Amino acid sequence: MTENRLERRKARTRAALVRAAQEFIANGRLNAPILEITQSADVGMGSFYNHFESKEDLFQAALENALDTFGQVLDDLTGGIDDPAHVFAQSFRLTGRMHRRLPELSKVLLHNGFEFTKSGRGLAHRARRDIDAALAAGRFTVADPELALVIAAGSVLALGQLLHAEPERDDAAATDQIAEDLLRMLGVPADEAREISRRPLPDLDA
Amino acid sequence: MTENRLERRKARTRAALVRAAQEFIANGRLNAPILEITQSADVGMGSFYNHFESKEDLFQAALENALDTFGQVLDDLTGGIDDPAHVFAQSFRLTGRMHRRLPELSKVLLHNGFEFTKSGRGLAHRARRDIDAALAAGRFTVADPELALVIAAGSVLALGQLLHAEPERDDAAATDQIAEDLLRMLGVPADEAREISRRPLPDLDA
DNA sequence: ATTATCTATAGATCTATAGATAATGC
DNA sequence: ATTATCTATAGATCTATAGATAATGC
Repeated sequence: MTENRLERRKARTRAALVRAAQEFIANGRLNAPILEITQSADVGMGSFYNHFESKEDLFQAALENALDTFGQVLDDLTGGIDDPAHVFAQSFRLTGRMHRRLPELSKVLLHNGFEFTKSGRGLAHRARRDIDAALAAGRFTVADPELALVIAAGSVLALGQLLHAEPERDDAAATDQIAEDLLRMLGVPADEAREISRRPLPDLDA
Repeated sequence: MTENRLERRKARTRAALVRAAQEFIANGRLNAPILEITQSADVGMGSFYNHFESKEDLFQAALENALDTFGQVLDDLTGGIDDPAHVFAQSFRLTGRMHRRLPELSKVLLHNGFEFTKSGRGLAHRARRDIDAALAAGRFTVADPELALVIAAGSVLALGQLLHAEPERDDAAATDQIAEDLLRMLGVPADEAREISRRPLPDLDA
């Protein structure tokens, strides 16, 4: 908060546009006219171009913002854990629960498919870091960490698709089952994989 | 070929539009003007509306066509195999190789994310059928076939993303490693999982 | 004679900006 | 005095169709 009031107002306008854009992305309305987006953000049409060069530019910013925000939450909620296999499992289980708890964020990710996995930031980067740590600690024995990341990232996205398509399904049970399957695949003994993926979780509302 | 020449010409025009649309989807150009698509298909603007109500209608048809075509290829190339674990692995390995061999088809799938997994047709439906058969035969022991499908479908899509992002990477090696990991996860013993995922494959060019 | 296609374009829609207004800094 | 925002709109772009042309059926 070192900025002055003018810059804070500017930041608020930008944030309103980003938040509105995330809603449009979540609803798959990627072709919505800029005017509609600015109206939804309660911002004048002309202000749009003070902040973004084009609609694509805005959507890009909206996606990166969503990724950074959720990644930060995950780091906060796994900060005190020593066992890297536990960190990985807990991050996966929290991300699985995110699909229903934060449906807009979830749909932003799903609608952007895998674009985001290659960006150095965000969830993929964090998951890779956790997998590497677990390999170094001898907790995982999988052959190639990058391919392990591919399977984990693909699974968490496809799981989101399933949870939105079948609202009746128990999201925690499905998520934890997949976490257990992945841990086994990564080299954790079956009984331990089951135990780790059933541990109590911190609250996502933090 | 029971149709007359008029209907065959009509079908050709429609097919040209579908093929052009698949190229546009593959290149992420979902907002391209209809005129550009018809020009790329070498078809008059007005003919578009003889076949499709809107651009979305065309893109939907293009996606379903791509899925049906490749699914048919997979069925043909796994037709003679008795062991359902082998069928599953071979389908996965062929699909992984499809990303580089048929990059446009691959990108059509990636750009549409997971929309297609819920449609009853196409790849997801076939994979589910194979998993169920392997469970019934006692070859797989995974807890929930639907969640196994989630992991397999997510993995094959994320793998495609990786193979396009890293053109240097050996696609066959990456695909087969993931196939092996998935087989283990599904309950196949480690040594057998490795052997099944290294067997010779039929040629995708058929 | 019938059907599909093509060319040309009216009207609808959207983008990007000019110029006016409002808020803040100093 | 400066900066951000707002309203209003010119001009660009796109969609959907009308009417003309070409291909096929009978």
